[in-house]
Amino acid sequence: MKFSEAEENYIKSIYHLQLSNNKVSATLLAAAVNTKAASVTDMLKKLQLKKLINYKPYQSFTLTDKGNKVALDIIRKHRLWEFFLVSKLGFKWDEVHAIAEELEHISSEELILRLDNFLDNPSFDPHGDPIPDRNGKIKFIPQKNLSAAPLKKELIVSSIKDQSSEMLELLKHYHIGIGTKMKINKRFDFDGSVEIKIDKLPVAIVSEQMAKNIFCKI
Amino acid sequence: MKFSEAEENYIKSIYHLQLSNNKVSATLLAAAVNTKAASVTDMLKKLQLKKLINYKPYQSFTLTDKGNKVALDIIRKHRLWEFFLVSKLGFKWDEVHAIAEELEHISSEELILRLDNFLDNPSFDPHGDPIPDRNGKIKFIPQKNLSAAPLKKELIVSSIKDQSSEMLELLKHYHIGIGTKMKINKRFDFDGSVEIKIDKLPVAIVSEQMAKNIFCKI
DNA sequence: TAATATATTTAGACGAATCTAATAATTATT
DNA sequence: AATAATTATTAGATTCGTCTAAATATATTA
Ligand SMILES: [Mn+2]
Ligand SMILES: [Mn+2]
Ligand SMILES: [Mn+2]
Ligand SMILES: [Mn+2]
Repeated sequence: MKFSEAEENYIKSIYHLQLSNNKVSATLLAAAVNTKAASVTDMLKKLQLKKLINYKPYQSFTLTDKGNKVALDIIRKHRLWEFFLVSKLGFKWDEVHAIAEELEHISSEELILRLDNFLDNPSFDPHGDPIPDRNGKIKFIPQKNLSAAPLKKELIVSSIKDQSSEMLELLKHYHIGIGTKMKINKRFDFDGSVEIKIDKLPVAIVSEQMAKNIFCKI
Repeated sequence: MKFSEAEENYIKSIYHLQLSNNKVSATLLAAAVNTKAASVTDMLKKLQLKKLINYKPYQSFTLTDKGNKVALDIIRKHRLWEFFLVSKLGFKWDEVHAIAEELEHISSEELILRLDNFLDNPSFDPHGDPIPDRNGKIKFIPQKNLSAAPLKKELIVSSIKDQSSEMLELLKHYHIGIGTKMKINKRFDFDGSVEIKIDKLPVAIVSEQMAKNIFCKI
């Protein structure tokens, strides 16, 4: 079954919201797809008709199994394209999101299969997020953010939650990227800030807000 | 200025029709974009408002300079993507058109710049059609079809006009592709058919219809 | 629990792109 | 030049995705 670009964007956003906020509201979804709540309601009815979501008016909604599969398929495409853009075309990891947002809607199955192969079947995108395989299976990595990870242990940055350009700017300033190795020296209770040590760099302190968005393999 | 996918498809089709049929009619255009003449009329008005075509009701229309630039930009994207699909992903030349038809609408300038570079700035797509450079400049090759090319001279197939799957099937059967070397032995006046000789293959006869669609460097 | 605040849905409209059927203009043919 | 055939345009709908404003349901809190 084929879906419109709008439908795909809604589905994908519901998936993401479900992961982080587990209760998905019309208002949250509206913000995610950059539209108004009224438009969301309209779309929810369509998605329900197509059996992509479970939805009763005035109640929060969830993806059906079918909806979940569709979401994973779009996310797979999005992340494979991001990987392509960074690894083959030399884009920086903070430049690829908007382009992948378009590319993810190209419909050819065969294209994605071949792209996946061309890229040597990567498991993680440039932001450290897992790329679902063609069956929607995701390679799960146990990870903890800097507010939860253990002290004095070698950590490897594995993904960044908030991928806004503001966040990515700050990361660049700290010389932090996917794969960066660091140790946590100390956590400060007063403001939740965290002192970290990266290889040859002087110690640095990151805010709690930032720490919560930086995930590491443990 | 950004254009919708529909607008881009119309513009591109007008460009192509202008090249081959030089008088572009609403009916022809309707067939090319797979729609009805009434819809074409509606779109023509929009394109005129955006100064992409010269159009007076009931008269035939042409692209403006601006329209021409837009067309060349889309064609550039289409052909670069086709080149990518064949050279990097291993698609056959008869499998890429439909996919490029979608990819050509991805909007990022930077993406195309980098793709072009990644592909080593190719001048011709897998069907032998020239790829406009970023300024819309096209590398022109003098070529003649098999109904017009000289006899007994070494010819190199440089492009195929009709790129329907039927045509491409037939070409495969004859072992003819871009770059194939051949000589014309004889042309038959009765039906316009042409006897050709390809390197190690036995002589073969192609129909006039086919001959007119196979272009060679001379 | 009743009042208030917040979130969601409906009603009604709009722009884009399409369609069919009817009409009008152009072109070709007697 | 008049008629017939062809082609193009308009009129009126439809579908999709969106909007604002009004109405309604749910959640909060006094
Ligand atoms: Mn998208
Ligand atoms: Mn990503
Ligand atoms: Mn297209
Ligand atoms: Mn081509």
